[in-house]
Amino acid sequence: MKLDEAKKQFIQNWGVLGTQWGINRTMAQIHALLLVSPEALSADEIMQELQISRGNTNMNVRELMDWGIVEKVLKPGERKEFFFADKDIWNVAMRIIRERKRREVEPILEGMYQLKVIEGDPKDPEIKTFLEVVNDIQKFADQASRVVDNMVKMDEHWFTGTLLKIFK
Amino acid sequence: MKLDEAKKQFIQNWGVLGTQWGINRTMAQIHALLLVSPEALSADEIMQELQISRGNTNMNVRELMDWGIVEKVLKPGERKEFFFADKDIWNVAMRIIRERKRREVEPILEGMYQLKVIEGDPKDPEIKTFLEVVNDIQKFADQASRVVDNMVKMDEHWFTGTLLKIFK
DNA sequence: TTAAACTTTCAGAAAAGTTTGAAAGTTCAG
DNA sequence: CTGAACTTTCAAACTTTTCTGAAAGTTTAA
Repeated sequence: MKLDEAKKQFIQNWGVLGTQWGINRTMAQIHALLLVSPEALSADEIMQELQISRGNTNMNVRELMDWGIVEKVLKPGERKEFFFADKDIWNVAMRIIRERKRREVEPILEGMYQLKVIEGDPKDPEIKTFLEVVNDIQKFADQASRVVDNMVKMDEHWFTGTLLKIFK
Repeated sequence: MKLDEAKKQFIQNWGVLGTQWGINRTMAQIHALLLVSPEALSADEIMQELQISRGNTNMNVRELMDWGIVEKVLKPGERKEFFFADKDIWNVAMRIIRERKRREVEPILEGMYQLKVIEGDPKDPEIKTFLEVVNDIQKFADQASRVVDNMVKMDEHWFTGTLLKIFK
């Protein structure tokens, strides 16, 4: 297979995966394109390569920078801005996990605290089931949250070495 | 807060969370409704409660059963089918993680093996970067996959006890 | 200043995803 | 069998999300 073809396929696959996990297809594709580019690319190069508009390119590159997985690079003597993706996959994964937790999971779970104060007899099966489920979700989310927070602090080596051994 | 209001809010929140993670809003809402119902509900009750059509109800209930987190219950003397959600949150989470990995992540990663055989000089920066990124993603996904597989086999207690201690 | 080179915004258009509801299919008691 | 009670299917309508491109804004070199 030729490099160009392989790149195209990689970008397509990454786009599909993104879509299925609630991430905009273009954002995932731009990320994939930058991941496999040794050099930083300009907005024009991204537009060209993915056949998308300038506006779309701009919006999604900005979002990728918000997520902290792509950065703006200025080349001396050039007016244009160039974009470069962090190539350390462990780092990228940890950032994505942390951001999604912070943006999407935490607000919902916070809202859940309000649901724990409801009127009525806690022995009523309706109320009992409700309180148990809400509590269990919170407990689970809390534990998962703590594991994520600590994983983010660790480096890939620790993950590969220690954690994989624990899980046999 | 009244139970009914709390339920409504819980169902809404769950729907939003689902949407953000690429899960159909209605599917998440039906799941939420069943989670907080002590008894199994009929299609009619679900339609009524969420104000959705029969077809929509049917499709999404079926999908929830495919995921293994809702089951069909037949009540003696009743013609209707009733639906009941597994209330064990650990169990539910593990099933969701396992299914999403199997359905969405694994096919993409399998496709990635093909991308590793590309023509050209492996010292060319273009080719070098591409191969490194594809390899790193595979390595990472492979490790994560193994951790998930083993977590699925464990019970909640192990997670709460041992893993949380490891992560201080 | 000025104007060329570039980036950003956003209203409307297009695409993607979801829902409906009527019709077809199934099951089962009588 | 029959038909009532129920479930399933799917094309078309609708909703939501994403994308475009022209216009406005910004930066910089001269």
